Amino acid sequence: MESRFDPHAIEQSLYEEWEKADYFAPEGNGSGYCIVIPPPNVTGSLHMGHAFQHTLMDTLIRYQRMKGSRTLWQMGTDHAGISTQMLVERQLHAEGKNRHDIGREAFIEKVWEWKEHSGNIISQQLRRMGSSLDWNRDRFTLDEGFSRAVLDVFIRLYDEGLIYRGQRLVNWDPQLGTAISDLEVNNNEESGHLWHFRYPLGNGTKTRDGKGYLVVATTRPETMLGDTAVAVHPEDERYLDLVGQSVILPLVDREIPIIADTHVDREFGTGCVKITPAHDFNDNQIGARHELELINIFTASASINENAPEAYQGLDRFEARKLIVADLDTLGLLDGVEDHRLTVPRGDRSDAIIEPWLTDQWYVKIQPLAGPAIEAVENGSIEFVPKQYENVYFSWMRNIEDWCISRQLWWGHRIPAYYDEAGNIYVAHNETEVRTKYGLGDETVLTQDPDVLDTWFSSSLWSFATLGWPEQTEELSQYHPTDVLVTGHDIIFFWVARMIMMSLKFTGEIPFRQVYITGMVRDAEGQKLSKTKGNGLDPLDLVDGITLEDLIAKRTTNLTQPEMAPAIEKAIRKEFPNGVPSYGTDAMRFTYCALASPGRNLRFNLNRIEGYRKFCNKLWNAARFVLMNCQDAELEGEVELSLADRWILSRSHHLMKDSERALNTYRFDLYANAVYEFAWHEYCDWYIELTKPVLWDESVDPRVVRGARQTLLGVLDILLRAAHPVIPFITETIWREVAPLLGNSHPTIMLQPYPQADEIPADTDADAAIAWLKDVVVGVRNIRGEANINPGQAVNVVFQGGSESDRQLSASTETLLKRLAKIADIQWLEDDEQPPPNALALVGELKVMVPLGGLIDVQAERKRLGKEVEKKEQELKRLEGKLDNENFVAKAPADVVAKERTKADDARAALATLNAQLEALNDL
RNA sequence: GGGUGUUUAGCUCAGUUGGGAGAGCGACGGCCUUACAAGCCGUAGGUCGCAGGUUCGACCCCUGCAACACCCA
Repeated sequence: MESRFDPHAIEQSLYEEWEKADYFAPEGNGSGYCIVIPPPNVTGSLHMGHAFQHTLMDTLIRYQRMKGSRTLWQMGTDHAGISTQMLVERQLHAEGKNRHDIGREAFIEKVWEWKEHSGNIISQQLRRMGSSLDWNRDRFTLDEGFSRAVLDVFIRLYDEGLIYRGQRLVNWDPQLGTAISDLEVNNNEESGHLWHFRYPLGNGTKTRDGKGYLVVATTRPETMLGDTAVAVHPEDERYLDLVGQSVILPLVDREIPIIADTHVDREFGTGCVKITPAHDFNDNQIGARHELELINIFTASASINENAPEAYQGLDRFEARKLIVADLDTLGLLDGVEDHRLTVPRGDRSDAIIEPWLTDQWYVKIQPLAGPAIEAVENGSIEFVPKQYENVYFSWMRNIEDWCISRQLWWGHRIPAYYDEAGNIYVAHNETEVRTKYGLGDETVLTQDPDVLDTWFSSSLWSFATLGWPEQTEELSQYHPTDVLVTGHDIIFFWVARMIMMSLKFTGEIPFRQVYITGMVRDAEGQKLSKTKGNGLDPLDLVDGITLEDLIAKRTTNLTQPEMAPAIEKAIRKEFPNGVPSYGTDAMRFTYCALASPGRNLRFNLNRIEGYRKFCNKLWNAARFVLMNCQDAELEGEVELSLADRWILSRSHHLMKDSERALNTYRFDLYANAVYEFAWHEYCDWYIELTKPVLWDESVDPRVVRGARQTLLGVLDILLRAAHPVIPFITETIWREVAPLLGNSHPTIMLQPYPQADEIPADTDADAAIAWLKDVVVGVRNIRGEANINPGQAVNVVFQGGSESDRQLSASTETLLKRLAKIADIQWLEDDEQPPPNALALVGELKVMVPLGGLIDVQAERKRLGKEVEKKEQELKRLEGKLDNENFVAKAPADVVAKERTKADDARAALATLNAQLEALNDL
């Protein structure tokens, strides 16, 4: 083995080997355990958030596989309708074409080509991260079987009256030319203006204060072309007498009524509101109440259509806005303009401002599906971890609105609906089936709906359609409901809720028993990662490293807002002045686990991953030590376990207990910490050091030496297995060297049993003995450290006081003590003997003394002791304060009081000894 | 406006029935001790956001406030 751990030397070939050997496939007769991967967008690439979630999933999967479960991590991707289509359209655009130029069929073919090309990026990334996905069962939302499931679901819902077609206002993305759902709209507060317009009253009517007009305020002047009323509050005395009268809509010259509606906010602006039922969700409801006409003034690309005066037709909405304001100003009808903060709806893909627009769309009637889905969480069938996310789920589900599932795109599942010339709707898998189902003759001309379904509609079937539904496959019966869904809170509505609804509806089962909601990955400043901000990292850049220049190039090309480039570059130069070093996959995975505290976002900080890379190296070198000392040694024969051997076994018992508890409760952070703490601070810092005097002393009983060797190997084996779920590559590599020495010829650690705590003996005697030994060693080391005694310089130590057990422990650990604290000689004094001038450490009642002997400066020792005295005094003061409190003694549990008394007695005794020591030093 | 979460050492974060404030990184001092200088040994550093309350006792439970983040309207 090399003296440094080099992840690149092992990772890729190991993964290939695992995959070739089919270790990722479910195996054995254990109980089923299944996680479905939240399908990544097939044409995208994975970011740090994915890497985080996949690390957690893979950790669970590898853990369960080692526990003997028949484990399936279901792989798959989705087609990501809008974003994929956008991407390919952008490519076409670069060639000076658009999708209509080449036609639907050719366009879709191009998207498939792009999918083939880019799909590899994702699978490569997943492989590099060590994800033990079952690639053989890879699914895609547009593959044949899955598409069949999507159509089946659509048709069944339609036939049951749970899908309907309706004309209503939708969120229209004029840039992409499609409807999108409420969830795909981001409402941001932005600065804009509030324009005040004068609408002249009809028939010479005057307001109470004698004006011939009403003033209405709007943030979107262009919509006035579609106004069909002005509304006031029914109790607003200023306008009471005007209700029922009319105004003349300027520029359009349409007479529109003044109506009264309680929805109007009297305090806002003048209390008069223009009503545009075809272009505003609120106005639409008011319009419905008052049976107002809906006048649509926009084309699909949000320019002004033929329903508006000719002067504005063909203008883009924002050009029209300018012209309308100018024209009203010219007419003396612009009453004023003020700066205004307003909520602007933007499409989450295109970032274009969304227009409420009147179209025919398909909807899922959601109430009947939501009921059982709410109940499943209420009655605990499905559990969210952390629990508080259940409230997020409930609040959305209880106010849920019908789901708009049609998209005016080409890339996706085409809606299986056909229209005759009269516009009647027929729904079935294909035209032939339609004719049979509805008894239509050949004379009826049918055309299929050109639109496709929302990608989330297909994703909502993910838990069961990936397992073969609608076929009643064996996978379905074995793995559904799946065990846990691991995902971020941002898609609880988009996906989690919809999967629950669909799964209950179509399989009668919940899709998963638990939903583990991960935190979101942020950058070192706590900022959300986004392409626009250019602060996202490709996980592979952490694994392989990337130079500063390459990172800048990567983050500043293909920006949606190229003008951001200089700012992004500056930020990168500040955060990563030397680029990103290569850390390897294991270090990255360990970091993600260690940072995965529940309900908390994680700021990705290079310091942490740096630390865990060092951890990997530490583990690597510990293994080197073990192998160097065991490889050519005689391991067979009679064995005697030493105190240290029993102690480290006992510690491994606790390691396994802690690890299992942590993993079973999704405390990946505690799991990582348990592994780290054990490996570094127990196995390396103490146990390996404790074996050295045994291994390197030829006079030691060979049975004891064998005990040490076997324990070194055996506990390393336990540690490697314990850690394998999070750091698969390094553990596999080391294990392959270690296992043969233990007589284990299996080819992989992946399929070894996870160590069980109850199979490893806990040993309280050994725990106590080594705790004592550590106290003595640390006591001597403190003295050495404070006195700046050269580590190479051996010291003598004198023991005095203490109990019989101290004497026994000192005898049984003498060689260990001598080595670990670099002690030349240990001498015991009787209580009445006078010790030489010394530096003192206390271990309980045992005095551990290092004779000054010219090594230690009296002044320095006095200072050190002074600090010890001060600490003890503070402790004693606190304890006595407590014990002097009658209420404490009377009301606190007896065992607590007794404990505090003992502590106080100990502190008093220690203080007396320390003070006596100080005096002795003063006499020098 | 309603809701959720966060606030602990310089930084990133643990703190599991309320009973001695912890880790990693960083800082400082000393060491190339034959697994590891990507290492070893030691040291310093915190009024646990603020103000009340419950309790013998509060980082932990309750109330209010503040700041930050996110969700919904």
